[in-house]
Amino acid sequence: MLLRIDPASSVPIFEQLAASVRAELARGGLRAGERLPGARDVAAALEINIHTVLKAYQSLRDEGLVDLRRGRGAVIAEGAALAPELLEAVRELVGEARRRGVGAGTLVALITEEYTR
Amino acid sequence: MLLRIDPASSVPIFEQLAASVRAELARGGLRAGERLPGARDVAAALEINIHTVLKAYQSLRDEGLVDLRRGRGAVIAEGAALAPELLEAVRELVGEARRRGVGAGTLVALITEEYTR
DNA sequence: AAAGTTGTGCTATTACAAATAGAACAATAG
DNA sequence: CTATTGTTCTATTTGTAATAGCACAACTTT
Repeated sequence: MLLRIDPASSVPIFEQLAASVRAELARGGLRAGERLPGARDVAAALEINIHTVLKAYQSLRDEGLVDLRRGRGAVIAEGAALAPELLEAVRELVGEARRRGVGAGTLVALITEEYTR
Repeated sequence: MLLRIDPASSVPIFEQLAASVRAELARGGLRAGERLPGARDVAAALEINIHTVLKAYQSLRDEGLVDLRRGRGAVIAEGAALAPELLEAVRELVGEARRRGVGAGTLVALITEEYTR
C-alpha cells in the first residue's frame, strides 16, 4: 500500500497520509498523471474514515501536488515532482541533527523560523 | 522582547514561544547561564496565560535546553548551544526548497517523515 | 443514454489538546 | 523573613481531528 499510517503516532492521520505521498513523490515513485487510490478504497484498507483521506488529498491539492476531479480521483499534478537533490539534502540534515542530539521539534522550529524570514 | 508569538498562526502558542528561544539560541543570542524572562512577566507582556508560557519552558527543559528552578527562573542550560553547522545546513536547505517552490509545509513533512524512519 | 465511480458539501457527534482561570504550594534569592 | 518563581491541582472553554451518514455533482465506463 502506497499510503501508510501509524495509529499510535500523535501526528494527525491526514497529515501522515499526505506525508507518505510527498515522500513517494520525492523518491520518484510517483509521476505526473499517475492516479492515487480512491479515497473510499484507502479508507476501507486502512480502516479510517473517507473524510480523513479526502482531507489529506485536499491538503496535497492546496500544495499543488495533485489534481482532484470527481469521477476521476486524485491525480499527480503536472510539475509536482520534488527534486531528488532536495530529498538528499533533507536526509543529510536529519542525519546531522541526529548525530548532534537535536530533536525533530527543534529542527522543525529552525526550519520554519528560517522560512518566515 | 525575546519571545514572540503570532496569535493568528495555527502553531500552538507554547510551540511558538519555544521556537523563538531555540532560534535565538541557534543564532548565538543566548548563552549558557543567561536567564529567560519570568513566566509571569512574559504572560503579562504577551497577554497570554502563565501556564502557556510555562508549558513552553517545560518543553525546552525536556529538550535539555534550559534549567528550571523555583525562585530562580528559566536559565539556559550548559551545553545548550546549537552547532552553527546545523544552522548553516538549515539555511541551505530552506534556500534550496524556496528556489524550487517547495512550501514550508512540504519541507517540514519531509523532515518529520525522514526523522521517524 | 444509462450506470457506476469519485470527489464535494452538509450536518452531527465524539475525543482530545490548547489555552484560559484561579488557587495553594515549594524552593530559591535577597 | 519576605518576595520571587516555578510546580501542582482542579475546572472551563474553545478549536481541531476523526468519525458517521447522507445527498449531490461531475466525470468515466459500458
